[in-house]
Amino acid sequence: MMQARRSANPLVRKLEAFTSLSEVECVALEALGASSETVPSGTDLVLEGDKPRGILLVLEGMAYRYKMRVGGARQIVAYLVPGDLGDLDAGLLDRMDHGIATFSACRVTWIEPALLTGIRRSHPKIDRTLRLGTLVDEATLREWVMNVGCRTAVERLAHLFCELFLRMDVVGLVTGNGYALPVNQAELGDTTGLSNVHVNRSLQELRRRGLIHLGGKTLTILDMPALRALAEFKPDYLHLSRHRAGLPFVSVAVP
Amino acid sequence: MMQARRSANPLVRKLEAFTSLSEVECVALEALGASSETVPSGTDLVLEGDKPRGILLVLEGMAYRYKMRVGGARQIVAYLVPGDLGDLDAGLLDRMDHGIATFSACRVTWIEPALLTGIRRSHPKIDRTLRLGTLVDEATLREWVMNVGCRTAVERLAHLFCELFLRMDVVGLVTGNGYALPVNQAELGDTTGLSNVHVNRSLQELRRRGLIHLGGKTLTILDMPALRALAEFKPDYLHLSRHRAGLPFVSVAVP
DNA sequence: CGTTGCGTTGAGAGGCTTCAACCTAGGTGG
DNA sequence: CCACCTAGGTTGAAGCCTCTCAACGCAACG
Repeated sequence: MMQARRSANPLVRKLEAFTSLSEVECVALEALGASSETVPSGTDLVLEGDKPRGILLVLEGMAYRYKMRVGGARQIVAYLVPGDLGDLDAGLLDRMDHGIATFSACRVTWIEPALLTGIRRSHPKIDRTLRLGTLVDEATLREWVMNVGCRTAVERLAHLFCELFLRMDVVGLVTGNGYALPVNQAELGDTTGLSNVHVNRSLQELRRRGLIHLGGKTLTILDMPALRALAEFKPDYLHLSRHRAGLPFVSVAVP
Repeated sequence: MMQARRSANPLVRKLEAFTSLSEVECVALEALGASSETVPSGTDLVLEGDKPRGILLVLEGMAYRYKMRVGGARQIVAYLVPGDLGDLDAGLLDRMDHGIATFSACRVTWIEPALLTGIRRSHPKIDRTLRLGTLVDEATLREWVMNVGCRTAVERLAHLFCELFLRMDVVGLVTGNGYALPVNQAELGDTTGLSNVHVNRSLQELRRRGLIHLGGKTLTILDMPALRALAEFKPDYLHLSRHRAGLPFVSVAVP
C-alpha cells in the first residue's frame, strides 16, 4: 500500500486534496463529524432570513444553496457535496441571505463555532486549509457566473458535470467515472438558468454525442476529454494541487 | 455636527458601514493607503495565471474581476469600487484563476500580506469586519449568479445599478442620487451576459420609463423605488447594518 | 389501480444575438 | 482650423436559442 487508508470523514479527505495532514490534525477534524443527524431529501436546512446556527458540514448526500424570486423562480447558487462546509464566519452575520436545502437524504452536522475556532487556533495548517477552501468556494461562484453568463445550455451542463466529477472524486465518491447525482431536471434548470424542458433536450444532446450517461440518479462520464473540451473546463479554479485534476480520467483507487 | 468627519480612506469608510471603529483602529487602517500608485483606465492589474503579489486595495476609480473564454468572450464577475479589497487570503493561492483590470483611471495600493496580518492580529474588530467584508463579497457573487441566471435584460441592469448605488453610497461617492460609472455598454454586456446591442436597447427602456439617466459616465437614479421594484432588489445581502440601506434615497450628506 | 413525480415530445412565441450600417463626439495631425 | 480617425453609442433586420404551454408516457407507490 503506497497510500495511507483514507479517512471516513469527507472533510478530512477534502482537505487532504489541498495539503497533507498529520495524524493529530486528522483526529482533531474527525471529531467534527462525531455527532451527526440524517435528514430526508427536500429538507430545508437553512431558510433565508434565519439567524445562522452553527456551521453546516455535509457528511453524506448532496445539498444546495438557493435564492428565490418573489414570483417563485428559484436560482441554485451552489452545490454542497460531502466534505463541504458552510461559511466559516457565518457567525458574523445576523441573518442568512440565502437558503440551504437537500437534494437527497443527507447526513449533516452543525459545528459549534467556538469548537471550530479552537481547532483552527491550535492547528494552523487546518486553519490555512479551511481558508483556502473558502477561496475555492468563491472561485467556484465566479465560475458559475461565467457559466450562466456566457455559455450555451449544453456547455453549462457539461461544465457542471465536469466540476462535480472532480469535487466528488476528491472525496472518493467517484467509481468507474460515475458519481451519484440526485438532482432532477427541473433542479438542473434552476442551477443553470434554463427551463426543465430545455435541460431535457440538452441532456439528450449530450447523450446523443456519447459524452454522458445519466440514469437512476447516477451520472457517468463516457468521454471526459470531449466533455471538458465542450465546456472549456479548466479545473485550475478548484486549486486541487495535490489531486491529479489535470488527468482526464481520475479515480481514487490507485495502487 | 452630529457626525464625525469621514476618513479620506475609502476602506475606513466602508468598514464603518459595518461597525464603528475607534480612533486607533482608523489610524491603523489609514496607513494602508499611505503609498499608492495611479494607473490609467484599461490597465491589467492582475492577469489570470499570475502568482498573487500582495493584496489589492482600490482607493479611487473602478475596476473589475473577469474571466475569459478561449473564443475571446469575456465575463466580468465582480466590480471593485473604492474601499474594496482583493482576497484577504490571496497569499494562499499559487496562481490567480481570474484577472483584474481597471474600468477607469484608478488609485490603488498593494498591501503586504504580513502588514495586513499584523493589523488583523492587533485589532480584532478590524479582523472581524474584514472577514465580514469577505462574506459580503461572496453574497454578492451569489446575487450575480441569480442576476444572470434568472432575470431579464432590463432587470439585470436595474439590479446592477441598485447594487452599485449602495456600494458607492457607503464610501461617500453618491451625490444627488448619482454616481460615477465609467463603464461602456459593451462592458455592461460582459457584466450581465448580454450583447452590447441589447444593453443599448435595455438602457433605452430604463430611460424611457424614467428610471435612470446615464450620460457622461455618470449614472443618476431618477426613481429608486421603481428601479428597486423592477429589479426585485433586496439589499440585505450587502449586510450594511449601520447604513440606512432600506431607505430608497440614501445620501451621505446628512445633518 | 389511481395518484404523483418526473422525464419526454411538439408547437408556437419571444427574448436576445448577430451582422451591418450609420452617427456622434473627442482627439490628433496636417 | 479643419480633416481625419477612433471609440462608442444607435438603429434595422434576420435568425436562433430558449421559453412557455400543453400533452403524454411511465415507473413508483399507497
